Amino acid sequence: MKEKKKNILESKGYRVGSVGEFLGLSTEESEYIELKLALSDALAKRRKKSNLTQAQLAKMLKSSQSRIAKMEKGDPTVSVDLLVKSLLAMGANKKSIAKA
Amino acid sequence: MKEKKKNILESKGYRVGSVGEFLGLSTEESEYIELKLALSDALAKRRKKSNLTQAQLAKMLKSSQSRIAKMEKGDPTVSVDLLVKSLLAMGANKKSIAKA
DNA sequence: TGACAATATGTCATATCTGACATATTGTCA
DNA sequence: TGACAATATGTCAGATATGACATATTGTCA
Repeated sequence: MKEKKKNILESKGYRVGSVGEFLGLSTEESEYIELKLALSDALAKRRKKSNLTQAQLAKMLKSSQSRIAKMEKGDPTVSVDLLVKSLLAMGANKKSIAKA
Repeated sequence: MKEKKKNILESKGYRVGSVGEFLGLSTEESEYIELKLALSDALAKRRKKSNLTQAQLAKMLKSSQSRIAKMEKGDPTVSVDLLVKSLLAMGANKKSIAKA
């Protein structure tokens, strides 16, 4: 169960600290990742709702298709900053962001 | 009014885009900054509630006193990531973060 | 099935953030 | 007022994130 989640996260490229190695993730780590994934999902949903492709959205946000894909996948190289800025640029308000 | 706010922000080191130069900040920019300031305040309040100095908190978070000060001041070189990670490390849950 | 659009993954030079340090400013109490 | 603790500001080398590009994979429709 915990192990499974850890494997999923590691498969996504996250390095899981050795302290909580067999006890599972530390709450901070997992909460941080969950928060990012929630923002990722929000971004993907918002884009689909607008019927935009990743390439179109990339142009609007002055980013690139590959980075949009990484954002929506919760890639570890994507910052919360970028996710928040992107959501705001897509017209999200603070309330919708707070739902994460 | 708008002008005043802009000056305050610029005095804090933020570069304000030229597009909305005299119309005021774009909603994205101001919302992003407001969000950061809300997190900053939450961090400062939480630290004070715990009766910790910036130096003590820095040691706990493996950061430095100067960075804590910048976080609490909403310095533009501080990322939302760092603010969120710090809040989580201080025991904040998602709900308390969402109050921003 | 093939052909095309959309999405995902890998890599890299540049840009931005980070902790650390020095130093300045502010606060507080005698 | 002086002396000391706390906080703020400036700088920088090393760390991490970014957009861009190439390429791989997945989806979808005929």
